[in-house]
Amino acid sequence: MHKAGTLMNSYTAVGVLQACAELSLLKLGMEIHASLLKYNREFGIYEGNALAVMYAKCGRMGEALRIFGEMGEKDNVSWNSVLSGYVQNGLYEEAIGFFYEMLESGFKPDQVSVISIASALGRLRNLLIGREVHAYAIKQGFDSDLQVGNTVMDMYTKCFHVIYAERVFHQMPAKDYISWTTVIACYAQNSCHMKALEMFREVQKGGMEVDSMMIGSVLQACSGLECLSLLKQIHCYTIRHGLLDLVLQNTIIDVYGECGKVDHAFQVFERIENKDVVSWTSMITCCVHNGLLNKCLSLFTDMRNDNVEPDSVALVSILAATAGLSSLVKGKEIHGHLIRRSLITDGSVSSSLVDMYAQCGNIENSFKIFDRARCKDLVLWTTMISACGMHGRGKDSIELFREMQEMGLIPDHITFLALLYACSHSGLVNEGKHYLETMTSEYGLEPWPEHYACVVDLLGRSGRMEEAYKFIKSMPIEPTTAVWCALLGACRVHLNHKLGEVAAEKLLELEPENPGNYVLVSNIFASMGKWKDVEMVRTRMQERGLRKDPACSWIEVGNKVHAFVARDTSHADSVAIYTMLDEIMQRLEMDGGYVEDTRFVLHDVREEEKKRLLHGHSERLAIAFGLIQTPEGTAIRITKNLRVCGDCHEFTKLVSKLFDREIVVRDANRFHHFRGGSCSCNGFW
DNA sequence: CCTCATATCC
Repeated sequence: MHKAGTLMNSYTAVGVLQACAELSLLKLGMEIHASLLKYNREFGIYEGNALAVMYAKCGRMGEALRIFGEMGEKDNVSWNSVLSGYVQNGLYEEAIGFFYEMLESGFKPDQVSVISIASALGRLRNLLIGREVHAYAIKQGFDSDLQVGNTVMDMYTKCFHVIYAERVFHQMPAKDYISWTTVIACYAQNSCHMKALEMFREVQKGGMEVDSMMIGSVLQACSGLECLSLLKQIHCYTIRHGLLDLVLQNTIIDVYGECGKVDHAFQVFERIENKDVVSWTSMITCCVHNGLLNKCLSLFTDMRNDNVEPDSVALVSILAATAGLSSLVKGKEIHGHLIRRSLITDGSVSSSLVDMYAQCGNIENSFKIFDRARCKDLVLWTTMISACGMHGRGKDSIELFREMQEMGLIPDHITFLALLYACSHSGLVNEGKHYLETMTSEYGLEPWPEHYACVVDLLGRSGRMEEAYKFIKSMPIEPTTAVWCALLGACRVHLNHKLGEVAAEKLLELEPENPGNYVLVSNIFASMGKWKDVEMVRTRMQERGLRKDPACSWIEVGNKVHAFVARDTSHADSVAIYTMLDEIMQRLEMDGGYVEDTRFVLHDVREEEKKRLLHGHSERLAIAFGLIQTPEGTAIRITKNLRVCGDCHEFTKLVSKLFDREIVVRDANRFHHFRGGSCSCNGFW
């Protein structure tokens, strides 16, 4: 129409711009912009607002700001358009800055402004400013507004503050189905599952409107209660009442995933005809949580073949999978995607990149991403602290924690977990004890069982076995399996038989269905030479029909992952690998620095046979393969599913010196950087 | 112009 030269009236232009905003039609929107400039030269407040909204919704915040800046006259809609634009584009910090700008410029934020900023604060989990905004809303009398109430309640929910959210709910003069949905979600997401179900019963009793999102929250509560039958019941209820729309199907995939029912999730997923990004993301996340990491990568390929563009949430899920697989090649590929689509704007993407690089053994890149991140939120700091911990850089973790405090961020439980973990893996005993104390005294955080397990690990790893045992006895909670595992692991390293037996007994008593426990216990008896006890544990395990995961190591060369089990001969280059291993052994013997430590052999066999078994450990095969296949001087990165054995640890040190190679090994617990004959773990492995 | 679903640190 405008191409034909017809003069567009402003009413039409605004209407078309609104449609462009809704449908993300940037090109058409820009044409309208151009023709407005051409025919109207000066446009009024309505056109300006519509243009700003169009640009914001098409992801062009810079352009939206320019329009806003050039507008002579501004009303509340103009300010709010920019504010909500920031929020929709995930630029939450900028939204906060803009909100303060509104206040300073003398413009009084209205209900809509409060709604936008509260939603940003919820996503940032910023309780501090959140309360400030809430107080402002009350002062202005906005708190009686239904939508303000709903949004503020949601903000408190996302900040994990049930009590405030609850209070807002009860004080609201009127409630709609979104209020009820939000309060149910609040209970479901903050471990008050029974309360969530009670609220839903009230909704049903009152004959109120039920939509698919409310059911979604109810389902989350069921999954929190691990009540599969109730979950299935509600699943059927939604089908009967015709509530099963795409959003709910996506939620159901998610909930089944949380309950470990991957098959159920797949059934729902496959029945969806028009799968959207969320469907694919939910299915990928389900696989990540249930350890089906390779399946994640194939789903990602299928998704792209299905012409669904992955958004940042989908890519973050995939990054978690590549991190778990230690696949630096795949991880970098996803990083490339994010760069090309300029999606590295929010903190969560940076966090998962930092985590991915750390878990793939490349902590230097983690630091690069971290340093470049514009706004660093708590999760990003925590991720970096944890990354340093994994790589035995405890001092760096502590330094980061200090910087984070200086920035005014409030650490949460997970931050302290990362910090304690870092201390334990670097032998920083006093520091670790100090932080356990601090988390309660300064931050009022009640330690979780995981924190206590970390401290037991900290004391045990440093050889303070009696102190560790005393600590367990003095804990205000019943020791969990993680606590006994930590003690048992330390007993194995420091060869403490007495406590080892205590821990072993407790462990099998508390969790008789976990095969990993039997392996741990059997290993400790083996290291003591108590072969009868080893036999007894194996029998008990077999009686329960449990099987252990075989030890396995893998290395990524080019675009392929090469996996090895102990004494593996299935690899195509097997002959070359064993020739390489023989050569290494000969050279080590000539040096005279290596003596096999057969205490790490877990079978009752002759001494010579023990040595033979050590030589066939899976990580040695992977290292030999790495030496053959990768260019001289480059780092070799190995991943293995179990903890690295003491003898292989020595062996790898010597190989790193002999071949002048950096060898990075990720075991079940942490990273080891071998260089020039020593390891970054300094013996705290 | 605005609120309720999917993801990141255990």
